[in-house]
Amino acid sequence: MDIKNKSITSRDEDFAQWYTDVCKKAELMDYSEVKGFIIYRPYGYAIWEEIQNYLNKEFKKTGHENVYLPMVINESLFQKEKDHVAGFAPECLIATQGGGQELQDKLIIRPTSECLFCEHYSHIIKSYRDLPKLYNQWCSVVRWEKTTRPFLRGSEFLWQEGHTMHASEDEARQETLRMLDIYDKMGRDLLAIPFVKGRKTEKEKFAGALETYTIEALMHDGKALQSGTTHYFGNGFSKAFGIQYLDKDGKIKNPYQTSWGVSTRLIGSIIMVHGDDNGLVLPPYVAPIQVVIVPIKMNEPGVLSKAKEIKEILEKAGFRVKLDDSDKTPGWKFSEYEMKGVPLRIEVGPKDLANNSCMIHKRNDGTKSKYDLSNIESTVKDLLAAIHKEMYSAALKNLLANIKEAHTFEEVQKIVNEGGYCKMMWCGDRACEDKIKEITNATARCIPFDQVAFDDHCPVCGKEAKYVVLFAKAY
RNA sequence: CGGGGCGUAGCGUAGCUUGGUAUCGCGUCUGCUUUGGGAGCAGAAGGCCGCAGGUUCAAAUCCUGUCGCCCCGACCA
Repeated sequence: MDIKNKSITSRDEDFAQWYTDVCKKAELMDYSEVKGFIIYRPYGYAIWEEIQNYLNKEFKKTGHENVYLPMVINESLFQKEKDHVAGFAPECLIATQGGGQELQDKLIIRPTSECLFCEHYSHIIKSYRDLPKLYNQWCSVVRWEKTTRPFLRGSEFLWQEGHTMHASEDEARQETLRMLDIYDKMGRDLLAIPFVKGRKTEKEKFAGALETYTIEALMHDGKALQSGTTHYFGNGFSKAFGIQYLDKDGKIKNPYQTSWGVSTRLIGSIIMVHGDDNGLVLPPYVAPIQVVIVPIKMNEPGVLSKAKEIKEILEKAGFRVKLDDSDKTPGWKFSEYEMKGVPLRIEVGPKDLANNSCMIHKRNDGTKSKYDLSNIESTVKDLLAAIHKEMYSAALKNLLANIKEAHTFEEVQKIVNEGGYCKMMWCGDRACEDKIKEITNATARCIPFDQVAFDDHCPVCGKEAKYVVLFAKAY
């Protein structure tokens, strides 16, 4: 741990530069010729694939099906739900030409697909027997952002968007919470990130939604990052788009709707929650490479064949393993894979051959110890499990240490300026929310599910408090 | 959209004030020696100096315009 990689700016010196350095040096992405559109390099894309694998299993367990809808929406379709249009219109990219001709109907590159799903659902939902419809789509969307940062905010980003239709309001509301739980579980089991779960305020909720729920993560610099959202729409869109079905009782009804999504922003979350001054630190179960094997003096007899043997044993046991037998020096390889956040490094050299052992280095805490090779599968399994647990605990400890209660407006300002969440009682008025934003630049992250009142007045206006709410500066 | 930087080899840069052969490091390629924390030596390849005009015998350098990128704000996943 005390050996620093000099090509990466330290976190304390300049967190923004550190972030950019890690993105590039760990070969997660590259900039393209067009601002805000990045290239997801193989190592970065592989992290996304692990997230996809995890979520596809969870989605299918809960009865969802993957579909694919077009990337363009014609303008008249997009105009149908007015709150939604007002929210998204300013950041739409619009195609106006095709085949060298001006288009009669302009085509909007989807910023999200509610309209497309609603239009399709209006064709295929006719009877209560057609419900629920539980669809999910993996795709990219485009939003014309003014300020962009790799993974955190791009003009184009990859995501999944679930869109579901239900016969009853109650079932739709449950779906919204069920999917939020799946995201939360992904944090615990895959990303080693503890999220704060809660509901968005009126000001912060999604354009067109009745309720928006969120998972919020706390970055190492004390800023919050909205890492996933689920929305309950009621039947507003289904009325606007004319989605109707004939119910058991013979009456025509509009179904109730949800949508939910997580994006490649999760990669940014992983980087900023776990990373350190030597680069990326990947949680073991989402890491594209879980174990890297570095042979020492690989030209000496037996070394390379032993390294290959270990690779085969571990691959057979289901681990993602890389053997680096390139002619770079061991020191170079150590630095390289630390920068890339590979959880475990196995070193094998001539000294190890005699007693059938190896050295194993843990990326998260920098410790290195000698292990017997005879039961390497279970050793690796246990070490990966331990790393996951340690990383989750460290992140949780940091989260809990950075949620601070405020009773006065002075305390609110002090806490959000220091970084982390300011936990306060709130009257529920938009004016108080706006005032905090105006003075401190912090926003209401969520009204957490965990509602234990600790005061009876709002620190901003002094009126009676209704909710516990978390404010923080956010990405 | 405001403020601040910056465009010279794949990357990072010097040169620009005072016009005159394109600078250095990293990386890349070849060979030998190395290998338990970013190796050493020797050799080699690689440039419309962001783009377009202008001034000049001569422009990376001076003038005008233009395009793009990065960072910080306001807006958003």
